[in-house]
Amino acid sequence: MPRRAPVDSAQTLAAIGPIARSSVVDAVADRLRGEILAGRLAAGERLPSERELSMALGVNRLTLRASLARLEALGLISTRHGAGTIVASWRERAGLDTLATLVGSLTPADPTWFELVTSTLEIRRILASEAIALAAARHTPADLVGITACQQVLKDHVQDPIAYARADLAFMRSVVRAARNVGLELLLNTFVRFPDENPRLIAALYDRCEQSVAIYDLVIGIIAAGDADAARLMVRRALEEMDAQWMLRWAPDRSSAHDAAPRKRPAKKSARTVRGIPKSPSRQNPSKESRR
Amino acid sequence: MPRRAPVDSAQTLAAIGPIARSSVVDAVADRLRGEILAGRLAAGERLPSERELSMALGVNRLTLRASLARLEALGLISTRHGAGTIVASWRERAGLDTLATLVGSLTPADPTWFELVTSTLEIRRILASEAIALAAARHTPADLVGITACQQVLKDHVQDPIAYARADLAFMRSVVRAARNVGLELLLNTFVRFPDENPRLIAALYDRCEQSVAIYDLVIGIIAAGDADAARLMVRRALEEMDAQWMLRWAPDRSSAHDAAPRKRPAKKSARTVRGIPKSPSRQNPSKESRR
DNA sequence: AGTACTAAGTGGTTGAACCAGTGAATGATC
DNA sequence: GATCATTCACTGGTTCAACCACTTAGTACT
Repeated sequence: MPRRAPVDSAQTLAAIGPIARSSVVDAVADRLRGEILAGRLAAGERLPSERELSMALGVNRLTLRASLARLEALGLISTRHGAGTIVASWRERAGLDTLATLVGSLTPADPTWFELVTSTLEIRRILASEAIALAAARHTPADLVGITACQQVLKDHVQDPIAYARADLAFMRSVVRAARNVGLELLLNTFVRFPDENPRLIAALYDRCEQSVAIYDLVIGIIAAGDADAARLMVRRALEEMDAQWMLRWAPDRSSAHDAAPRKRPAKKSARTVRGIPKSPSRQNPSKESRR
Repeated sequence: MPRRAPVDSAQTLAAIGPIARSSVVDAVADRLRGEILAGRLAAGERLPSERELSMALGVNRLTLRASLARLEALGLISTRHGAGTIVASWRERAGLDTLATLVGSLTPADPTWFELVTSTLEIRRILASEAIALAAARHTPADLVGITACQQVLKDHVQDPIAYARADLAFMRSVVRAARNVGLELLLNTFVRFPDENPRLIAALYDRCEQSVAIYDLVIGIIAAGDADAARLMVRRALEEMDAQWMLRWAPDRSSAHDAAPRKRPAKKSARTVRGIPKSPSRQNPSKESRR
């Protein structure tokens, strides 16, 4: 039974424009997620009823429900049968994946963007140095072979930041596998989503990747050496140096555009320059806009 | 079509037993999640179509879809319009939250239980030591006040492991807040779910909590001192010692029950005893049971 | 004042139907 | 025989209207 009228040529051109529509439930979920993460829907606040909300958004109630199911799985809302749906405090409920979403929902121009990226880099430093240290302690010869193979792939992608990031993450995956800790593997998965969900950030982070190719030889050497404590320390220092350079280039220009040379500033100090995340996001709009 | 006859007094007593029925979508999601995490639904395998599966499970297709939406949000499956739904490799897709689910789906008798708990403890050590180190570097006087307050609460709950665990997590929350890193806050949220989802494990982990009360004074002192590197090292050592003792008591008895005294075994070594998680779990049941 | 009940509103579940992609079998074409 | 476009029986995605089940607040009763 033919279900769709055969494409009759007249409509084709007219339909070229708005390809961007993925699934409705995605769109609705993204929209609500954005409202929550931006603080326009404050924690504790009660959402309109599903019937109202679905009508306001112009989608079916069941579609809305599918979106809400996702948000609940992410820890952004919580629903109670008979009562209602309330916005959860994502700072106290959501998982690390939300960090990626948060960063992705902002632009470098946003004042909190730099703070979020700094936090993300800090987490990466912690996990990477720890994974390498554990890999040093627990790796087998087979692990070293796998890690070295990943390094080769990596060198082929110094041109494209996104491809390079993917290769970097594949490298880290092989390292984490050698670290013999499922939790670290799962944590890595959060970062693996970055190139897909957040290509702009990745492009900004890896724009000087050709400079860091050398570090992988160092890492492999450290792992092969087998001294966990030394590995942890060295990797930490190296990454702090790397991230500090990045931060110098991307920090919001407080003092116009000067400092281009100072590259040796101690990493610990530069980490301190970014702190103080606003306790409660803006929250001025009462979130009453009924868009249709 | 009414699905259950209105409660007409005769049935009431008979229906007293199975109160435990929460929502259907929860039950279905838990069921499928269990099948996936246990490996009975292997990664890459294709699920039956929604129509078949919903019929087999005895639920409406939309209900099934709600469950599938959750699993997709967790990274356990991936669906493609027109193609089908395939089981994702949770090791390469799921987030840290899955670790809690994994641990909770096993019993201490299971051979991999101890490995998973060891991994979890290792992650906790990493994050805790790092959070305390950053808190030492970045805390304000107000932070110290909050942290100390949490410590007071903690001392009141040495009786009940679950309550103690909650207080411990509240303490860590105040520390993480002082660390000024959103990512660490979000990571902590994963651990906050443990007491609710996994009371048995918590009971096993905190069964000697009264011995560790003293450590909090130490932590506060370290943070107040403000030396990040020293803090990181001290906390790491202290936690390794603590966890090592726990592991000695709960390790699967390879060599019967002897070694009760050896308490100084370097943590690195004892951590090495758990490694090598089976690549591909059993996979015997075709998961065809049609429950109703 | 306190209790029990009622009713309105909420999320949860269902059935049937239809929309919209996918991919392999089909068949014409070269 | 190989290649290509078409077809069509699948898959998941969305909608509709209705009902179930729970919560809450208000009301009437004691």
